[in-house]
Amino acid sequence: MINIKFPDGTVKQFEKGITPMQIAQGISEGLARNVLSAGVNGKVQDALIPIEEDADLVLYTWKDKEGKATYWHSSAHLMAEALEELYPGIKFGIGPDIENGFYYDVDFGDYEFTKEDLKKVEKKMIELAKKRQPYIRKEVSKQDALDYFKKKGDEYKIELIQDLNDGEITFYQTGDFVDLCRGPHLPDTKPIKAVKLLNIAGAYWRGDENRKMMTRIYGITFPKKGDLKEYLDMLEEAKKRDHRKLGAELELFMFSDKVGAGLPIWLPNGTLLRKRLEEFLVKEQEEAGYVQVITPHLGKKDLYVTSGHYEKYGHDSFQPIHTPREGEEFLLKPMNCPHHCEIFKHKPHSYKELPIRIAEFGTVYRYEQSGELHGLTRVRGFTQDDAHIFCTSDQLKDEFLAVLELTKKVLSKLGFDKYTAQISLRDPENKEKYIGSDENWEKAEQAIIDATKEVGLETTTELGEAAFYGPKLDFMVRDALGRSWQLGTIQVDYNLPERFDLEYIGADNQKHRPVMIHRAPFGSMERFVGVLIEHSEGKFPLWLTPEQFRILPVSDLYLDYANKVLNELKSKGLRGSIDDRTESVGRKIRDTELKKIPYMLIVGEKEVEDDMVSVRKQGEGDIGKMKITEFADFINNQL
RNA sequence: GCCAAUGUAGCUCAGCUGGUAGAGCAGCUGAUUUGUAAUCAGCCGGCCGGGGGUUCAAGUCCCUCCAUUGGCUCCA
Repeated sequence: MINIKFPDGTVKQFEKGITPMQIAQGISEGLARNVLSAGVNGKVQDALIPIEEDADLVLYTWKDKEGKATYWHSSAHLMAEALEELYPGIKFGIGPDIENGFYYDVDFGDYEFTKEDLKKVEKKMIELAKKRQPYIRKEVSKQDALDYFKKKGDEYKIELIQDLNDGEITFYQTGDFVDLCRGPHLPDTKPIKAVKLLNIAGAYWRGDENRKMMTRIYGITFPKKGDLKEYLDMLEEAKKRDHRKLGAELELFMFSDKVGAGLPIWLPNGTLLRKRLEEFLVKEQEEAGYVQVITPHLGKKDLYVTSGHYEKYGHDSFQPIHTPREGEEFLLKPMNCPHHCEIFKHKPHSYKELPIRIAEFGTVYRYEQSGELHGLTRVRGFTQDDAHIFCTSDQLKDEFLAVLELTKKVLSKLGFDKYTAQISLRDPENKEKYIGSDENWEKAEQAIIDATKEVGLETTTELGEAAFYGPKLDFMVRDALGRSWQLGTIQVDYNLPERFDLEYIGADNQKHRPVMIHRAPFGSMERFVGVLIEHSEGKFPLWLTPEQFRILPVSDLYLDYANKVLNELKSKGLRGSIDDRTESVGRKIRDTELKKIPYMLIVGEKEVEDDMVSVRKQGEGDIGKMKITEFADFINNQL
């Protein structure tokens, strides 16, 4: 007998060799039907693998993310089986589960697989799933595994097997489809009831752009047809929040083929929004002891040779600008740090002046690959809410903490509470990719780790994601479709002070090297506004929104009164306009609702008589009559 | 940059196997002076993304460039 401990802490005895599925059946048939996989001592595995010794057991169902992962991974196999049946001779790369569904990388050889094919594959998958095929696990030797795929002619699987250790290799078979896979999988295909293949895309084999481009097929499956419908509806909803769509509708920004790809043009509404954001940040930063500067949009090539950026990024940047005079070369600035280093350098500094915090809304230009461009979130010209802090190494941690607090504060003021912070460290295997001494790197990495702990920030850590000059902390948020974007960033840099030979005079009357922190709470105005649009669905906070109210006169007869209301509200610092078209009230309301203007003030005969306005809130409807000053207070109290 | 798809009026889209472009909304004009999500009528509007080719004839077929979309790679 063995002891099995359940998540609620109870321990029960079972026969040695019992499977999680049998245990589930002992509890209830209903549970057994829903079990997708099992956690045995913290490891997710097939529900059909016998348990041989005392263990902690969790039974995973659709409700658990582990259960979903198993389900989708098995769905990927089902898709591969369907593909193999429909397109014999194709080769397979990898086919994992992902956050929402799964994909499989396939080499179709000469066949051109298109979207038209997806329906057929979906149908085949359903047909196969209905057969209730078991997922059969087989342990195989490395040699047998290699022989199998050599015979099949699948060089991708062979390459994968070569990296595995003998004795750790398992195959899973569904129907006639055999795949190299460590599992876990569902007991059988029966729970897969609804299938949707979402799209196809190219993906390099093993993520290497020098290797073959395979066809990646993305799909998602559900245990109930209703769940699939709900998911597809959710995707539709998310599309409505897309900042590219809303940005056009609300006339915030535009792009022009003639101006160039990835070069956003801010329209009047968007400019109002952005200016307010900048004002907000300037104020916060002034309070935090920053000084504001303005530097040119270009700099001599030599500046970037000094900084090291030219060597690292020069070949795939916008190329140098040549002047009529021989030998003069300028670069559009891809970052502001070298300029700020020169500002620090322009006069000697005492330790008493440090830390010096130099801030700038610095517009920079980076030649992103054409396929990377994406609305406002990935562009070629953008404005960073940048600042560089020059401090002593003793001050580093406190400064880092202060930046963390500032970043958290401004993000929360804008309604971002769901973000993750990622600590990006050096890849310890590839130290030569980075500049700077081991000692400095370790010090900087430790400062970040300590500071995030101290403010209680939840973090993930990624090795090898650091910038070449130092470790960093990035704030990541998701867009409407769940794609993750980096917003704010804080980076420690020991390198530029060295390269620019920056120094300050210490209390010991000796020269010392300052440490530099690069930081941008929003990252860039463009990306931030893009993500903000998606989060707010275009309904911006009152303090930020370009237009807070619109006055809708019932007819032309009340235009004079409307103007009076407008002037009075403007004098109280509110922003708004009058819809003076000769249209029905219903029409004006509809148009104003669609522009997501927070308040509508309807004025007609009754309002003129009482010297009031009828207030309608966007998305909610009529909220009653108010005196004009009352409305002004009502708004101002919400700011 | 790579794989794939797309590009027709300001916007959303129609245009079958090649035969010289169509709707709704927006805009303009007129009528209506309107009370909480679309008043009615008329009119205007297109080098069918750019260039090249095949053809008697190209929005439709081919090539190429540009842009967009979904991924991959990249992201100082």
